[in-house]
Amino acid sequence: MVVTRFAPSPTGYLHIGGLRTALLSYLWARRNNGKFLLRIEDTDFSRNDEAAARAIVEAFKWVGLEHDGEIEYQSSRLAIYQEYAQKLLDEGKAYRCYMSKEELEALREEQSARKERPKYDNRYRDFTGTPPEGRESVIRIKAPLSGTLTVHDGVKGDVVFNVEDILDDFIIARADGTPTYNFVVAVDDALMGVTDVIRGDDHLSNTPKQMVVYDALGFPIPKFFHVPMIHNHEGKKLSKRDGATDVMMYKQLGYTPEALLNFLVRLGWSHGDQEIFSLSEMLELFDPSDINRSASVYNVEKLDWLNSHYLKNMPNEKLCELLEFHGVVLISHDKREILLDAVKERAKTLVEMAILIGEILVRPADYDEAALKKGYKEDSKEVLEKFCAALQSAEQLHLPSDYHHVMEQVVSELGIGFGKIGQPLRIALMGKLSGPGLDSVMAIIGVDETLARVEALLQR
RNA sequence: GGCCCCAUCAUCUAAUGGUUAGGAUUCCAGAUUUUCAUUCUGGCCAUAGGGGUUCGAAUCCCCUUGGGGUCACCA
Repeated sequence: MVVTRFAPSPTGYLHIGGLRTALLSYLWARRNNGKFLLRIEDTDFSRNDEAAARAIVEAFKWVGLEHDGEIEYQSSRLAIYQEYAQKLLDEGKAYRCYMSKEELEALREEQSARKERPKYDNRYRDFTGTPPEGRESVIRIKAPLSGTLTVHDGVKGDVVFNVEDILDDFIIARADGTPTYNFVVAVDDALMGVTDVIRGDDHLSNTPKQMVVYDALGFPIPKFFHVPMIHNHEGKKLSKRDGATDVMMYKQLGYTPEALLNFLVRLGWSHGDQEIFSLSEMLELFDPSDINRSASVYNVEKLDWLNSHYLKNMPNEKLCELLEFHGVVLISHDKREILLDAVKERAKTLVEMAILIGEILVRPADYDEAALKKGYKEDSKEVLEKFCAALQSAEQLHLPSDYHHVMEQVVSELGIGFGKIGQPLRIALMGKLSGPGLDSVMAIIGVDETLARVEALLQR
């Protein structure tokens, strides 16, 4: 069985890059009828992990990802880590080191001065004497001293590290007894039965250390897939400074989960020329071995395009539901089908759509000067009056086509082009020269409101 | 700086060692539209550089250059 996991450290919200690795892990687990687990890496107690977990679950819920089982908190697994650290101690695979922080610091400075790699000098590796009086100790693991270590990565291929270049007897438990990251990750992944680790490639250089832990504890090493980072426009790792990195911000901004996931899955992965992927298509097609090796740049234009695509193809009922979050309540509006059909192809986000709807439903408070200049001419008054008269004598005005018919009538009676009536009417109804088809707008607001708006412009 | 990773249009990407290097987004132009948007059609734009290997290289190898990541009693 394939077991994957998402293991964020609690930063307070779910990062967009985090969502991507979570998505990929999720897809791979689901595709194999496996399990997708969630673990909060909160061994540093100074942070508020409760809130972080809630934020992550909320974001997962919004995009529709579901994790299996209970959320694991590392902060509540301390006894387990201690047990395994003790086991290594007992087996002589780890040892206590009584070196003080100051001594360590001094050693590193010396080494740097000699242009050597800062590295623990193993002074307590085989220490058997009596421990120095009143000294705190950390636990270090015995790492291999020479040779090479190969990470078999499903994305990068075999990555060979020279042990002397990268390893030393690293600390697995601090002086206060709390375990360190590389130790707990390995222990937890092993204990939770994780078979496929899919994570950012910033963790690639941690992997040898974790492999040392796996080996010492006799755990089987999982498959690794180190997926390339998402970069910003400067080509650097995406960070908070780059605008929206909080997943829930995308909800705020009016993006749909479908668009966001579609966007993220296409970063570093593709399937021929296909651009649009439903979740079920992703599930059917995604394989982490197909992930690209190079980093990709995050660009909003494509997200916008995807979002408008999903908006255009969304049933009105669903749109209606989503718009409520943006303050637009249409549930009891009798012309909501016409309204949504009129706006759904014109908005890139739900926020834009909400604005558009407001512009239709609310009588314009003022008129755009430039529009008046361009579209409201000498003869406009007369045309509008004629149009009002025609509207008043017309019967059964319901559909956009009904209104269109009246417009046609007036145009042909006066022997003028559509623009002659369209522009002034548009100003009357919308206050500006852009917007949805006028026939739709009139059908939505109705005859009375149409007449009132035209009247308002004429009385101005 | 050591170690590791990466390199096709501006961006996301495709291309059994043999293609006029394809698609998508952006941008530009035209068509459609009473307007704007949508939609449709078309256009601009790429194999980082240099060496090899090969009949033939975007693709394999080496070097250079450029970019990124990582080097804690953080995660």
